[in-house]
Amino acid sequence: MLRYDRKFTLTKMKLPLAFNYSSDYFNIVDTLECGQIFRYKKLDDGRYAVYSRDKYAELESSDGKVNVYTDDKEYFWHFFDLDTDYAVKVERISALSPIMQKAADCGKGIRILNQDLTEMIFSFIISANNNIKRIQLIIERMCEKLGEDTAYGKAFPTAEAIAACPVEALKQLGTGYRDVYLSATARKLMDYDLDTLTRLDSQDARKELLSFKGVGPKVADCILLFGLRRGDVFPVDTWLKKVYHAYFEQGHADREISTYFCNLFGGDAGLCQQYLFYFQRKYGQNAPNTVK
DNA sequence: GGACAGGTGCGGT
DNA sequence: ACCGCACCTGTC
Repeated sequence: MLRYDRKFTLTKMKLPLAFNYSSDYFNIVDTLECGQIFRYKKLDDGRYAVYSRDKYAELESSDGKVNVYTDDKEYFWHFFDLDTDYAVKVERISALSPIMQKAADCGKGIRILNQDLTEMIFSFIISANNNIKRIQLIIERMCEKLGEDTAYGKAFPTAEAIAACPVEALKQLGTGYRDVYLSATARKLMDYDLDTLTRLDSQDARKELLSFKGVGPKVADCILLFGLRRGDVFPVDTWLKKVYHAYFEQGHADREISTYFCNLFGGDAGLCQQYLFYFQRKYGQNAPNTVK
């Protein structure tokens, strides 16, 4: 009796359409290019591929909807934060000031993703003093070398895999001087319960994260915002400094800028940071999209 | 060719 | 606590 044996299929399985969602407040490019995620790419057919942990999805925009193709509907429904009403947030933030109205209008398609904590820790250690293109390249190489096989490519490496990797091999991925940071933090995570972070408030979790090698104030805030879903933090990088000086105040240290925005925006601080960051990258002085 | 890029660690005040 | 500086690597 003949039986189809999937071991011998050469092409990967076609992804099913898991769900679609109104694109009023869910824009693929806005969400992927606002600095929160590095593991994505535009495919030849125009779709966007998104990787998270050992999961994979493809996205396309069509007829006022975002179509999400994946084998794991529940994971990516949560990943794209689709139970949150962004219309309410955009309206509230837009009412704050003319600049916030512009920024929110520019980034209203952004959704703050529910990403994996460990993945955020290592990704943002790599991001320090680095540019997006190179960050993506390093992460891709790291997944290729240290990640487990999945049906649709490599998974993001576990802390164990990074800890077990010789520092010299980490450097060969292009991590530069961050090699020792990745190694030290990976080894620290071997006997560290990340669940303790979820029980702490943002301030205390931040202090804890600052004890990780390669995690400074900016990276800690990114981990809090993207890995621990703390909306009440405001990561300050070079772009937000430009925003601060252009539209708010002049000449303060980074942490004072962060405190200023946290006091101004409260629980919406993280989302406001994404709107302002994206706005500045898109339209600000020396915006990468406008410089050839 | 130096300045800069989603900064951080470290040593000196 | 608060500076100033070095630092991998790629790009403009």
